[in-house]
Amino acid sequence: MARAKEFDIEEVEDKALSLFWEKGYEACSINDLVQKLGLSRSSIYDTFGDKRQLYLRALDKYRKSVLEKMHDALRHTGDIYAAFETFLNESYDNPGNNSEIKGCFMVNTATELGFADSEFSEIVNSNKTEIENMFSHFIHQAKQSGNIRSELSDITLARLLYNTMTGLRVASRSKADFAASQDVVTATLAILKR
Amino acid sequence: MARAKEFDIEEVEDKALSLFWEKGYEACSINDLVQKLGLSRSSIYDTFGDKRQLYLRALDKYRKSVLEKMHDALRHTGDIYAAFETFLNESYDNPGNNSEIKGCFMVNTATELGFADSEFSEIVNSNKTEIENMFSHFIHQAKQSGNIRSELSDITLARLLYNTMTGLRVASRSKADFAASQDVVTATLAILKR
DNA sequence: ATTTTAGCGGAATAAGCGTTCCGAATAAAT
DNA sequence: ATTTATTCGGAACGCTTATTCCGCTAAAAT
Repeated sequence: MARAKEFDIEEVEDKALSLFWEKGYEACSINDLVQKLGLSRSSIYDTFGDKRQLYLRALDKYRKSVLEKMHDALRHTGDIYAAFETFLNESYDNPGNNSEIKGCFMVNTATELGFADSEFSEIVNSNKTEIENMFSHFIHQAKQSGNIRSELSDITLARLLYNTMTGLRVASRSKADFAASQDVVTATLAILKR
Repeated sequence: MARAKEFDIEEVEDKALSLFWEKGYEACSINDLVQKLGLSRSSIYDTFGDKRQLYLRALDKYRKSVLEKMHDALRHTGDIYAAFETFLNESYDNPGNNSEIKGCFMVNTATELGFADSEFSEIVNSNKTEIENMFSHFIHQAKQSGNIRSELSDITLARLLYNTMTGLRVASRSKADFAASQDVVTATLAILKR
């Protein structure tokens, strides 16, 4: 029988995600990946097919990880308002969180690849809808418990939150002054309270 | 004396802007530019230096054009609320406007180049601040005339608007369903009214 | 009409790109 | 110990990249 893989595929995917996230698709060369992943060219191609497929895998990992993290946070907290506060604050780089300053991989994908490549735009859009629906679901609950008391509909609030987060993530990608983002978060949270 | 330029530099810059906007920086090759601009390689390099400088020129044209357009709209209308409504509706692709579906060149630049190249992040950020301040100025006026009556401060509202527009532009870049964007716009405008 | 200057197009360059291929190494199963 | 299957690293491939160079052309000024 053949030998087993010498590397942990999950680990390698995480490294690829990190590099694609940092550099973007076009600006990230296979050489960059060889260095970062610690794998040879041939191993990368044997394992993942090609650059595009590796990127798609990384994107899928990111998507699942963010979705799961948000879902868990919303499910396990009694204070959904506080959960949204956390999401918003994690959408930009303030001195409080463990700043990554890399923006959002999904947003970066949307703007770099979403226009020319419909496979990517579909992923981005279905992710958007899924998160908005998830938000809407928990907002519905929160309204009944009085934790959120906006006049706006559940789905509208959800879309407003998602869109606000997207804006903040663009700002963080270009290292915008965090005070302005802070301000946006505070104002957005106020909207949830009435 | 030497002959005069055979092409209109402004026109060529507009074409470069259009192509960079569509494809992004990395994915747009000099060959693409040669075809689109109708100039030879050497003429491009003689006139603009290199790809990066041409991109910077295009970005500057875009920046000035958007800024001026917004400033004019805000200055010449009696109904500033309506002007913001127009800005928001132009930030995404709905059946109403003359859909470009290319997103926003400044947002695309922010996410593709803003992280790795500080010259670009500085341009993006100063543009952001300039527009926010401009918004804030006209919001101040509109509050006195009663056209806008939010409890939020001028600059906070300005930042909120800018951030919302950014989010919508990302959505439009990846061809998101326009109904969700419509919803976000309606809700955002409602916030301006109270 | 001649000179001067610079635009122009196309060929040339060198480096980098994504991808493929191949022989050596390796480890599990027989 | 031998077989088998697959990883691995590095060389090689063909193509594209950004950029430069050069001879030809064209137009303004003398």
